[in-house]
Amino acid sequence: MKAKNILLKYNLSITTGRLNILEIFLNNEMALSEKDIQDKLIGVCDRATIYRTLKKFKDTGIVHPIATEGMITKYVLKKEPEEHLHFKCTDCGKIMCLPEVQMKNYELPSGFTKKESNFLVIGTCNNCNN
Amino acid sequence: MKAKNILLKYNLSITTGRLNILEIFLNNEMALSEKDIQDKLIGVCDRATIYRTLKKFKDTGIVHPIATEGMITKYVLKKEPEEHLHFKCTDCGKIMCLPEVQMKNYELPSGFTKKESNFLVIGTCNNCNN
DNA sequence: ATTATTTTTGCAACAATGTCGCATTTTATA
DNA sequence: TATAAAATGCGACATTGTTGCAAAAATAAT
Repeated sequence: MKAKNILLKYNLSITTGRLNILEIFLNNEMALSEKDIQDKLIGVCDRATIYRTLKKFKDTGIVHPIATEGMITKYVLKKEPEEHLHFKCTDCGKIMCLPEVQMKNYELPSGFTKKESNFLVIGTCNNCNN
Repeated sequence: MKAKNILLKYNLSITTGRLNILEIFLNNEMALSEKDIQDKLIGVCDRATIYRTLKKFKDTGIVHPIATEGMITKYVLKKEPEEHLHFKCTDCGKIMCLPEVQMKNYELPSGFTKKESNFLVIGTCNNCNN
């Protein structure tokens, strides 16, 4: 789907900043931080705009954050199935989704209820394993 | 195990700062951030010391970081089994381990190898579900 | 199409967290 | 007890998160 259509679908106004940022996500398989995007939009988009856009995209459900042990929040476009594994490569540092891996169900202790999950596998990716 | 014995076991020198911090972990079920510990050690321990101690504890394997979507790193004492679920309550905000839940194995796509994993379930905890 | 209204942006500023060098103090070792 | 090694406190700075506000852009109304 094209960037503009995504914004329309989610009822967000069409601005060049948002189109730029969405375009970057569409052309990138990996999870991206605010900084990653900043580096690709130097002089084009203000930091605050990127921050707020990412926040808006998260709230509307266009992207979702990936849980990592680090201090940086990284985002990826939402994809099917909604629940899927994430993978972090200790070699190249990239974080990506593995939507092809079938998720499994966990029985939580009594009293606990699940809303969502964020599973991260850490290791080396197919690209770094050669 | 007592704080001092843990330091001995991991070959770390015995200092009051480390004992204090370890004591906090031993008396606390939840995952703790640098800030959480700071608040409990005002005037006792410098921020840099806490930061470095946490780092050392992580490197030696006394604690491990929990992956969350936020920007803050939270740690818990390592426990058996090594791999276990983490739970984040959207109500009280606490993050804890669920070592009693049996972990399952995932077949990764070819080329990917796993070193470890960091699984976070998000929902409401037994305390907030009443 | 033009104007009015609503949103978004850029800038500036500040808070929280991560990180490190360095002199001083503390711990471990000889 | 003296010496070498390690940890601490302080200060400083980088990065990321976050917000107010006026200017600019986008959407809605005329």
